Amino acid sequence: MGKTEETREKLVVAALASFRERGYDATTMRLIAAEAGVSQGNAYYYFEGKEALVQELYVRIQAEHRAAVAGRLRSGASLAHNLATVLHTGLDVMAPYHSFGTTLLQSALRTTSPVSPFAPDSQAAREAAIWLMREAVDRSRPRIGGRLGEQLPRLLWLAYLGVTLHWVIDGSPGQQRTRELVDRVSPLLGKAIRLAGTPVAKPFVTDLTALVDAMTAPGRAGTP
Amino acid sequence: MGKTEETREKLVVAALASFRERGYDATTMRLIAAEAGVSQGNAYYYFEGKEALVQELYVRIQAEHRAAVAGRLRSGASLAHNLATVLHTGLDVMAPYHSFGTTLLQSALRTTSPVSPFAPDSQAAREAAIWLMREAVDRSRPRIGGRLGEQLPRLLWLAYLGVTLHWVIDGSPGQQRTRELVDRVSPLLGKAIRLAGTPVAKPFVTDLTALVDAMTAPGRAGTP
DNA sequence: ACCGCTTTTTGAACGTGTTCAAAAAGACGG
DNA sequence: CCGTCTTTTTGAACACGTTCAAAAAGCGGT
Repeated sequence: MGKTEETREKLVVAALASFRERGYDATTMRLIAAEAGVSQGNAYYYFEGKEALVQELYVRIQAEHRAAVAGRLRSGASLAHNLATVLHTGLDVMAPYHSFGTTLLQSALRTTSPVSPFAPDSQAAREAAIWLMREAVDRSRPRIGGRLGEQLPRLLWLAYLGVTLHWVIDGSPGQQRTRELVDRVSPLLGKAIRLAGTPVAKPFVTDLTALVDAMTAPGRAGTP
Repeated sequence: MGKTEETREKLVVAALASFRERGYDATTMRLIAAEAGVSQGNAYYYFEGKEALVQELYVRIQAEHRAAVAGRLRSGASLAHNLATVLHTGLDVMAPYHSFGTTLLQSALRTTSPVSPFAPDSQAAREAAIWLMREAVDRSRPRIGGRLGEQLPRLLWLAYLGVTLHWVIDGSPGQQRTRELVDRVSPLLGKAIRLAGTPVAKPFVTDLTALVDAMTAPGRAGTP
């Protein structure tokens, strides 16, 4: 790692610290550069703009989420339990940045960004998020077979999206309402999966999987 | 309506036209003011900032949606049909602003805004959106009774949210993929409602309604 | 040590959204 | 018509994100 990487890292550290302490708006590019010991213009040599630094924060949070989940997931638990683990872990990782949540989400919505989970071209960021749910599904018992089992991670990713949205707009202390939501939604989804196995639900499940199939065909926008 | 209202309206018209033609970033406050025939500073006497003009666009789109739905909804149709009508009408109304979608959504996410459907204090904007779904439910046959019938509009509003999100990130020509999604999701939700009436689904439905009850208690964030 | 070339760094400049003190216009009673 | 108070309008100013030409630093070959 040369001098170049050092400057880049200094900028990231300064930016992320200021984001956490001061929020997005109060963190000026001049301040970031000053705290990293470089000129304001130099920051633009390493990052395309202020938003690129937000994206850096986004990928680091996501990586931290994956690492934390790997340490907490236990094989053989119920799907409801594993799902709750993944969701709660995500909330733990994001917690220090709650005041920053809106900006983070806005950045993710910008589909031109390479780290946006919705960007049509960059499958990587999206799959990384879905991978977490696949872990939760694969390591839970009883196993879920058939087409539903294949597509379940994608569907649970949508649930994750919903929880994240709720977290962003959750003004309760410590975002406890979102915690509550996770604790209630996880068993509910577990029940739904069991219900999906009954004969009476068969035609519905068939249509649902067909829908997911159709909407995830190549060239699709991100949401399945 | 005095001179004051005229200037305000001129600003709105100029802003909305420029938003449609040039997009958000290329529409500068100086340009809006010039096109309305006032000074740049004067615009801030009528609107708190650029975002307030976006919110104005938002409420007008929502009002147009309500008006258009009232003309298109037919009583006695299936829930799937009425649901598709509401969703397609929404897409029709928003169509001219698709390039603007991201900005619109970002504005809605800012929970401090009085028109945000997620703002904890302003129930009006949220209820207005849910009202549409209540219309679709109430005017469809067969009727849906019980607690599920009461809370269904709120749940369908979540589906509406998802469709809107898909629309924003949908890059297909004319957003035809989102149209397809609506055509597929509406009958699927219809099936789900019928499934919810069967005895085997009873415990799941009970838990679901209890969850919606709990999450919509007073003081809640917007998402049920 | 010098040259030529690339990579990195700088600081001034531009256009933007927004603020604000002051000017202008209006409203109203005497 | 004047004086006073409020409402409206102005244009200069500010801080911000971003751009860019030019300077500085690094680097390999001779």
